[in-house]
Amino acid sequence: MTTITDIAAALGITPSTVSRALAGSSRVKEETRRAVEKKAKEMGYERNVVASNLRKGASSIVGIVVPRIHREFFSNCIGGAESVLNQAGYNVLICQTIESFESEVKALKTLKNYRVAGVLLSHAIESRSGDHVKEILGNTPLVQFDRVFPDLAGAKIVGDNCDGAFKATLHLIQAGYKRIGTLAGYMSSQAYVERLAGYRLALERAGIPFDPSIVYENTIVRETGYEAGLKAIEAGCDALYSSGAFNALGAIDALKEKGISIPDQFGIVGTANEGFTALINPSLSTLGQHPFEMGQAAARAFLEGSTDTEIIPMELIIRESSRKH
Amino acid sequence: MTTITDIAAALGITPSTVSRALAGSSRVKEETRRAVEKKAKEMGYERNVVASNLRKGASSIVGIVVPRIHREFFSNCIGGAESVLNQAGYNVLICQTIESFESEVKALKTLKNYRVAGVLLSHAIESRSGDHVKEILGNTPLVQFDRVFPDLAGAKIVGDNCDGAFKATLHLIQAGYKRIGTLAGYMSSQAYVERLAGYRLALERAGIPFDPSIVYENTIVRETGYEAGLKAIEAGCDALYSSGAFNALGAIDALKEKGISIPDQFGIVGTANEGFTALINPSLSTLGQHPFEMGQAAARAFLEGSTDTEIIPMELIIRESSRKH
DNA sequence: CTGTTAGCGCGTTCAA
DNA sequence: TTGAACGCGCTAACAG
Repeated sequence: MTTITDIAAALGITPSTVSRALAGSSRVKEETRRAVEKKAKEMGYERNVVASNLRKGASSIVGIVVPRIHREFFSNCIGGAESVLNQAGYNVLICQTIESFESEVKALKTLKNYRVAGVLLSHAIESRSGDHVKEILGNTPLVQFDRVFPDLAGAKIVGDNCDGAFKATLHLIQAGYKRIGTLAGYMSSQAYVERLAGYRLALERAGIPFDPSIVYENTIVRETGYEAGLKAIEAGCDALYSSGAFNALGAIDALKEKGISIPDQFGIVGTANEGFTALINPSLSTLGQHPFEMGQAAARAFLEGSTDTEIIPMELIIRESSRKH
Repeated sequence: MTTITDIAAALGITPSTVSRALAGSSRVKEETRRAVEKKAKEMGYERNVVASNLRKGASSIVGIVVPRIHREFFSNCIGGAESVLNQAGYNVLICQTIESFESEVKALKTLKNYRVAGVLLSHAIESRSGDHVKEILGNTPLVQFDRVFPDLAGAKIVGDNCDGAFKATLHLIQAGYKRIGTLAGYMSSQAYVERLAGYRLALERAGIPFDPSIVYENTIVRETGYEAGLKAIEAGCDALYSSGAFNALGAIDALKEKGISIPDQFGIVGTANEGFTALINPSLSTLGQHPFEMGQAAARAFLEGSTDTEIIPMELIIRESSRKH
């Protein structure tokens, strides 16, 4: 590996001048600059950013911490963030927590050890507060996205869960469904709490009384969605707003099993526009979360040094499962 | 940020000793070590890995270059690689090329500039050879995965495309289908060439003549799969081995449109176990590629300094679309 | 416009 | 067992 010292030696000048020339400083003769650049290319020089960063006390790396890299939602967030950060000259160091608090702590420490320029973080499900983050990261810029702790200072990028659920439920009401239940997820997670609130708000606006007996909590996966679907049928529901996609799929399983036709007899809207939702039969109406845009927004918040909370709208995508004739 | 110098000062010893103590060197008194460790914790010391790496001329970062982070296949590869590398004390710096050759060159240069410990690379579709890699990376360890150039030295992790396609086609033959076509993808990509070879081999073994007129090339996406599906029906096919998942989906569209029942009248097997394949109706038989395992294998090859080519088997997952009664 | 000097934080000589 | 000195490669302050 050639260094600026090598180039300097070859040219009979000092490393400082080479450094300045390569940095595009105006305080270097045009002729010298050209000579340096030529020599650098000739010798295959590439700047050692590790040394550069150490000297400058700065870093061109942004850390991203997510529960699971390969989850559709998060990989899209990462993709969006990377595209923005890369354009701005940053690179991304990625850590996954596999939903473990301990791993989250470890990841944050690692990133701090690299003295990263900033951290984009979506919390592990095990994390119950943001205290550890403040303690580990200190003054390293932080942007939380999707799963955020409101008490933790700094920028936050979140989906508009409440409004989304509101729109989805309203859509079901307007389509003519009468008794609308909900698959409500886990109340330990802010996002699900908000979705339930949106659902409730829509009912309220329409003058429909809220009935806790058709709120099916802790139903996230296909199996629990299926069970909740059976209960909803039993309870006389003719529609469901589901806080997820896979649980909605389970509910559809239950409806098919009972020979209930979708969307004629029963309407359903899910959340999180997973790829499969458009491909199943009937295709599932869903609230799209725009993860790529969330990642971009998080990256931009970091670049701009924002400390605001940015709310990314959710988009209601109406497909067959709620298109009542 | 506290440094080893701060700790040394607080303890009235020298940074050298602190460094040794923290590194677990045997050449330091047990008592001193404990004092250092206590003080370090007390002062919230975290090693500056940038400085450490610079000094050691080594790096604890492994670069990963993929076409698109958020593509299901690649995000799984990354997830697998990260889990293995993280366990071994490495972190991953991720770059996406968006299939552009220019971006691939830029990504490799960036990683070289970070003096990463190694690079795991899956080529952009635009790349036509591995010459640029050798030139940029020099002696930095390289592991290619999925999309590889055979002429490029170093470890390679690839799916067993030929064997997979062979198994898929054989399965269709054994299920009793008589005229089996194929959606063959792009012949500029090694993976598709191998899949076609496997398809052909299975026919050969069964004594079925290879018929180029029912090989539908350049059909990757749903739309082209649909068109090819129509042609296959026209050509009297009663089965298709498809080199992808989305093109198979398109073919199913065509079959449904024509009222041809799957799997009774027509069988189909796809490739790449995308999430949706299990969820559509009929569920799609498919060749699973194990991307998570490929990522793990790539990481392990790097850790072990292997230069072998490792072939990851593909798994035939039989679902409704080829389960002839 | 260029050279000199110094040091980012750490780890590794060598000497004591 | 510890300290002193040095340097990884780069950049920045200060001279000249």
